[in-house]
Parts: sequence; structure tokens; C-alpha cells
Amino acid sequence: MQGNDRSLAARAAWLSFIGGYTQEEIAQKLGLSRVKINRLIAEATEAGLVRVFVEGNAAECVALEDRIAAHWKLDFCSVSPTVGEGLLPLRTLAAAGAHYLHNVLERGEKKLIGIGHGRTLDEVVKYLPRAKRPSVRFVSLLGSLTRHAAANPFDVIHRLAEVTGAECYFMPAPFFADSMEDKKVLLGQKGLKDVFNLARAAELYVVGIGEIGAHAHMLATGMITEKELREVKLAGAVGEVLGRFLDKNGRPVHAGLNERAVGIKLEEIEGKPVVAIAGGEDKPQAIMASLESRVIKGLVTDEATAKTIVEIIDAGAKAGGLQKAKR
Amino acid sequence: MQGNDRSLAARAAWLSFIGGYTQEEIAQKLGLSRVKINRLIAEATEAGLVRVFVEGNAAECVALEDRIAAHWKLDFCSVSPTVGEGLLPLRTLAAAGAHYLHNVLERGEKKLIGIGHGRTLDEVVKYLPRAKRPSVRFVSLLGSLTRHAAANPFDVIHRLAEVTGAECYFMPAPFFADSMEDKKVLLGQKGLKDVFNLARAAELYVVGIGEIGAHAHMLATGMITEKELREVKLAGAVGEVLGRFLDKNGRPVHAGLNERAVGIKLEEIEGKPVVAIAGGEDKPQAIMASLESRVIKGLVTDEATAKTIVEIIDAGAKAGGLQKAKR
DNA sequence: TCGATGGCTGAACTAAAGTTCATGCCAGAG
DNA sequence: CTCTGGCATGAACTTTAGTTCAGCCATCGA
Repeated sequence: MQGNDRSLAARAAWLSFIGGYTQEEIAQKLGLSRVKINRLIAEATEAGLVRVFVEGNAAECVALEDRIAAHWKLDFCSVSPTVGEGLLPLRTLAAAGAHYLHNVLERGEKKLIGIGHGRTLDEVVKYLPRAKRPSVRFVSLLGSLTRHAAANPFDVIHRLAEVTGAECYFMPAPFFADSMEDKKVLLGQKGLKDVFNLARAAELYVVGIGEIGAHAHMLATGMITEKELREVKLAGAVGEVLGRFLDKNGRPVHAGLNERAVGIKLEEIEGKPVVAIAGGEDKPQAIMASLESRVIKGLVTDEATAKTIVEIIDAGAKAGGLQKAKR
Repeated sequence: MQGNDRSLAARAAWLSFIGGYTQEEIAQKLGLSRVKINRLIAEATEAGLVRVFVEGNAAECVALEDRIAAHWKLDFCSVSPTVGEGLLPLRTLAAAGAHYLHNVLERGEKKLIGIGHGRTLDEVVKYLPRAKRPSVRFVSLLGSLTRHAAANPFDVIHRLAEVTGAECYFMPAPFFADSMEDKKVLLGQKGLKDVFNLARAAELYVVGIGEIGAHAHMLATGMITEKELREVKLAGAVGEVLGRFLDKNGRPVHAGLNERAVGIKLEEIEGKPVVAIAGGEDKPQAIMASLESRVIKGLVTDEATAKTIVEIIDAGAKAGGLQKAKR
């Protein structure tokens, strides 16, 4: 396209976008056929002559959603404006996550939902509107007890039972077994087997993402020891999903802790709808690792975190290297 | 429309205009009906959340630009297709003016910008994309209050502050002082002096051009009385820039009103970059007068107005006389 | 001179956007 | 508790936009 055509295209585009005329009207005005005008406008748009700005915070969030969803080929991504300041934007994540979950429940398509763990998920459930869901069942995806078999105060499933009135199955086992032998014994128990089968049959998985920095929640709650954390870190872990520690390429690291985790394996749910709810200053690396694993199909996060992630993507793309090659 | 709705609308609009999804797809994505999405996008557009710029320029417009720029030796001239029919082609001027101003801000070279007044400038600012410009300052070039010291609803500077988040200085004085004595008192005030100094230091001046016909905006808004208007008309005025009424040769007319204007004088900004944004059926004479003054160095206008102006130039040239001799 | 090629055109069709209208729901008054 | 008005909703319809395809014309080489 050049010269005369370009000029006409610009005029047609102006009349269409700024003037708000229909293509028919423009055609009459310029003495051309409507099809011609249609093509001119398409050309102008194609050539980047038309620039559109959409205002509003939401607009920026949507831009981030799109970038992230496209980069990891997610089914969806939800980015909400970050409110509050702390490390964990719990308010935002709770509201956004609850909104998502509420919609899922409201739609009523998913009858059996697998649930992960963590502080964020706990908040999400707290935030969930108290509506009775008799036709839905929830199942815990990993051990629900602490190392010492005490009830886990952050066990999400109990709260869910309370809030939704739905049937909830929890895993009567610790988060991590003390040894592989212990784990074998645990897995051999009938009750646990049943829950595992149920977990495998779930139609949707909602999980949290853990990070392994100084604020690692698992450490704070005594789920794992400092020694264990050091071990997985040394093995290259940058994040954790469903009790599995992943390296930056999303592959489980080789470490005893990973083997001793009592819960459904990531391979077992690959390809099924898995949604992660996570965000916070410490989380970008962990989130990216979990997305790299390709197990996660949907992400609910906050704007600040999303922005960081997109910046990292961009930096990687500019470096021309690894990130891109991996695609 | 507020809050949640507005955010949703922005979201829908983004997905539609930037994301390029169909309304059907957006509906699915957001779990709403297509009709709802259609309405949300309409609302977003209505609320001015969507800004469209067209980069290219039609050949005829470019020709007019060249003629006008050459005739008055302007640094630049922008002519955009006239849309709509009314006296004031606000849509076109707003879009074209905002595009110009947006580019200036984007380039970031001008740190202090002087701003005039008028309905057109107001529309321009309304159309400006909401991007934060912390490094730019705007300063009003003339009194910002009405005769009765009420806030001027068309005061552009306040809207600018809102839109850009930049520091904005307004002139705490009426547009026209009631008497020369009053003016002297006003100008003696410290606060006003500071703003005047800032105004003189600006690196770019963006002004409107007023006409003094039946539709004179200043009359409609009660800035001036009919008697005053008659007076300046009698003195030969055909247009107004920054509160100064000019005759057809671009010289301020001798009239009390001109003396009582509270604002920067044209002489003070002569030689600096002064850009006028103006157009409309009533405006050609006023625009030509302001260009004759040699103060204006750039013009943003619409095609119909530009055409009229060029016709007048040509008529003058053919008449062999005055217009040309003056060059 | 002829035919082949390629690009441009607009009629006709398909898809999308926009509008209308009957309906149901909720709030507030009676 | 019931009635009423207002408003939001989505199915059905209309208008507008976008795409396809057969035909046309100009160009170029044989």
C-alpha cells in the first residue's frame, strides 16, 4: 500500500473511527463501493495507522492477563488490581480467587473439585460467599495433617466444608511422610486409597503455589524443617505446587522431600483443568516455574505480580535466548 | 455506571478493541451474555474510556497543510478530515489536538507547557489518553475565574491535572478585570506574579482561538457582556487569542476589554512555539487574524476550515492585492 | 495478435454488532 | 403482604462489517 491508497485509507479510517460513520456512508461520501472502504480501513488498521487506547485500571490488567495467558498457553488468566502493601496481597487474591471459585460453583458444571493448600487458598475460601452447594464434592489433594499428626490450621478443606455444606474428603495423612517406608504404609491404607482415587477423578483442581525464600509458609508452619528446605533449594527448587518442589523449568527436583510428599502427583493431573491462585512479591519465580511445568492451565494473580512476570518474560525475550528457545 | 461496572466495561472494551476478540468470545470469557458485553462496550465508549487515533493523513489534507504552513511560514500545520456537521467540528479537533498533544507529551521534550482556554481545548484534554506525566508541568496562560470569581467550567487546566497527574498551575484571577485599577491590584499579588513568571517560562504554548460572531463562546458563558463584544467589534476585532481581541491584520484592537484581560500578552510569547487548535464554520477569519499576528507557529484544524482559509488566501492572491502585498 | 498471469473489483454471502421488546425481578410504597 | 414502577436481562431481529469468489481488465511475453 502506498501513496494515494494510503491517503485514502487514512481518510476512510478517520471517518470510520473518529467520525463514527458506517462504511456505507463513507462509501457514498467518497464515491466508492462499501467493500472498497472496508478494505481501506482494514489496510489502515493493518498498517498500524489506527491506535486505540482503553482507559482504566482494568484495561491494564487485561493486557497482563493476555500476555501471560498467551505466553504459557493458559486457558485463562485473571489479574486483579493489587491492593494493600504487604508481601502477600491476600485481599486481592482472596477476592479474585473467591470470585473465580464462586463462578465455577454457580455454573455448577464441576461436581468434584480437588483442593490444594496454603494460606492464599485458605483466604480464598474465607472470602467465598456462604452458599450451600449440596451437589458439589471437594477432595483434598495432599496430606492434611502436620508432621505430628495434628490438625493443620491451614487445611482448606475443612473450611470449605463449613462454608459450602458440601461433602469434603480430606487426606488423613501427614503432608510429608517421615520416610519412604512410612509413606508406603500410609498409601497402603484403604481410607487413603479411596481419597486418592477421588482426587484423581476430580474435574477441576485448585491449587496454591509456594515459594521457598525466607518467608516460605511451609517453614513458618513447621511443615518442613530448615534442613529440608536447604536440601531442595540446593537441588535447584524455586517453587512448590502440591507439595512438589520444582526447578525453574518446572521439573520436580531430585530430593528426598519430593519423594516423601503424600499427595497426588503432578503427572497425574496433567492435562486436566488445574487452576493456581497465587501472588505476592516473593512469588513470581515460583509461579513462573509452576507455569513452565505445563500442569497449570489457569492462573489467578494480582497486578503487581503479573507485571513482574511480564517484565521477566520481556527481559528474557530481549535476551533472545533461553525463554524463547524453550517455547 | 460505577465501580465494578466500569471496571467490567473497561475489561470488555480492552478485549474488544485491543485484544481483537469478538463480543461472543468475550461473553464466554467473562461468563456473560453477548448482549451484556455489547452494552458494556457501548458504555465504555460512551464514557470516553476508548480513544482512537489515526496516524496517516489524507492527501487533500496534506495539501491544505502545506498551503497554510507555507503562507504563514508555520512550523507545522495539521489538517484532519472534518466529521460531523455542526458549527464546531469538535470530534475532529479533539482527536487531532489530543493526538498532537499526546505526541508532544510522549516525546517528553517539553517540561513546562502553557495552556489557553476554550471549549475546543477542553475537548482536546477530554480526549487525551490518561497517562501519568509526572515530569511535565502545565500552567494556565490567563485568568481562570469568571467575572464573578466562580470556577470556570471550561477551565482546561483542572482537567489536565486530573488526566495527566502533572503539576498544574492556574491563575487565581478573573478572565477580565472589571477595571484597570482592579487589574493592577491583581497583578500585584504575589501568587499571581509567580504564575505569570511560570507562564513566561513555558517551552510550548497551546491555545484556542475565539471568534466574535453570534456564537462567540465567551458571550455564551458570560465571560464578556454583549456591550463589550460590540465595543471590540467596532474597534475592528475579528478574533481572539489568549483574551486579546485582534483585527484582521492580527493586531490587538484598541479597546478597554483588551487592556483589562488578565493573562500573558501575545508579545511576551512571540517567537516561542505557540500552537493553536481551532476550527469551525465561524472561525476562519479569527484563525487567519491570529496567524497574521505571527505569534502562532503551529495550527491544528479541520479540513473544511482549512479549505475555506485556503480559498480566502487564493481569492486574495487573485485580487492581486492586499493579502499578498502584506507578505 | 493472442493467451496467460496477476491483481483489482464488487455481488453475494457469512459473521458480527447493534437494537428492540417481552419478561422477570427487585425495591419501595401502600 | 401485595401492588406497582423501574430497571436489567437475554431472545429474536435488523443492521453493519467482513469474506469469498467469479469475472474483468491491464500487462507482459510469446
